Amino acid sequence: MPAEKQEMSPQSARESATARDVLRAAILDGAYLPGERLVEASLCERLGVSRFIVRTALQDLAAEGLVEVQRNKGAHVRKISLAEAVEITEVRMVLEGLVAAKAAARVTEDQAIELDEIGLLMRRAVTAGEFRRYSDLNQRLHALIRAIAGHRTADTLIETMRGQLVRRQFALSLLPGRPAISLPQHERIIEAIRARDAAEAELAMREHIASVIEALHNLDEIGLA
Amino acid sequence: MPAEKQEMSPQSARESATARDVLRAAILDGAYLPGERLVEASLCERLGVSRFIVRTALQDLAAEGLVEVQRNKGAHVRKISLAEAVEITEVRMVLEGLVAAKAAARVTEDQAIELDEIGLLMRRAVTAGEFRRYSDLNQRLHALIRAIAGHRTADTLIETMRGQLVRRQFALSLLPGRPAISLPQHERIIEAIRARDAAEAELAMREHIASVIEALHNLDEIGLA
DNA sequence: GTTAGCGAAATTGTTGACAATCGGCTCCCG
DNA sequence: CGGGAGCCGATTGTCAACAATTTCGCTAAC
Repeated sequence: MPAEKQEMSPQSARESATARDVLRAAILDGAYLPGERLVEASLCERLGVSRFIVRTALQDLAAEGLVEVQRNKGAHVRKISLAEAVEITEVRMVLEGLVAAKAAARVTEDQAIELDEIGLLMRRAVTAGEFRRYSDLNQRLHALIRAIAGHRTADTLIETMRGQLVRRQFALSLLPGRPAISLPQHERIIEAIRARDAAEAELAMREHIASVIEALHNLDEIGLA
Repeated sequence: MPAEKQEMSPQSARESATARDVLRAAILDGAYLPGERLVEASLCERLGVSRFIVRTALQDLAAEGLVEVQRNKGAHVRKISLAEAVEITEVRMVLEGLVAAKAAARVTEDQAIELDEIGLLMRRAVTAGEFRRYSDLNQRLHALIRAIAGHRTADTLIETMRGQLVRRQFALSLLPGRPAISLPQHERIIEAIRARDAAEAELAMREHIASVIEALHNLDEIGLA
């Protein structure tokens, strides 16, 4: 939804949007750690914009759940506990389940082919041990399913939930043995959508994300949380 | 989550919070109709606060999905189409399903009794034809289930979805024959949670809200959308 | 040595003024 | 008579200064 207006507008029109995007990217990149205070004046200097712009950016990111603002106390990067990460993923589980079911009901022949292609690339990436590539394909697959479903409300929420967990999710994809577990799950989801079996698609997606929740717990035990 | 800080603080500290609440109440009451423009200057006068306060209130309500703001074009009350209302309710369906399952897994004996009490009151309200009362109990039941589940993430989202549809939801409860349909559904949900049957609780909740979606379509055909 | 109280620095909240933008209107030209 | 260029009022976006609040170090008393 945040369209990429670049053009050559008198720059004042862009700043608030880009400041938000730059700050979001910085947080997701780990330039600001969870719990770290976000002092407005510092951000002004860092981003080269006025305090007003910084404030609106912070409010926007607060709405996305990336930062938390306390009255008269300022903003800080939201720190997400394991319990919260699990809750967020549970929500994502049922939402993506809904979306998978919708996708199965609406998928076209072209889209089915596209799904298959991603599935094939995934399998290749796993056998080749290209985990980074597999992670990208994973994201592409989920995005495609959401596009097929055409469910704006669920799509927006899923994207918000995902944003809150990108750091963790990344660590997750590096867990050894994880691709071997998730690849057949992904293939099952693709198969169900191609067969236009909504119930099976939802079930497959939910079991897939349920196993992600399991992996989250494991990640915590190892101490990489 | 929006705690009720009243105290006797020098009022400036409260205004932004209450302005938001007043404006939200006004929108939900229908004082501002869907699609109606919300001109900042007018709201300043109407609410007796500065433009800065009005702006933050508008941004907050935009995050809740009650108003929409377009750059340089101002804010207006969000107009929710039937299709969007269905999407929102579908999301609510899977989220409340999740919450019902969690509630079934965590319910205590005292809470089970409380559920039963509400169920009894509901049945009485329906037989007595007290629809307004039944509507209140309906809300109380769903709130209690969410409280039992203790799932903050889902709870917040459900509340947001509900806020976007209160107007419609109200019209829905006045549909003749609607209580007769939903009462047994509610009783089935209560029964499942009391039996600590998570799968059945989720299924019952989903079928209940699925029938709400059906009713939404009927409402549209009648023209009360 | 510890803690309560005080005060200054740091930080956020708010205001009013100014700049940029939008929407509609008129008026001119074809 | 139709259409578009340009102007004007209305409205929103932004800024820099000011007010309120919090935080933290310091002092002093116990």
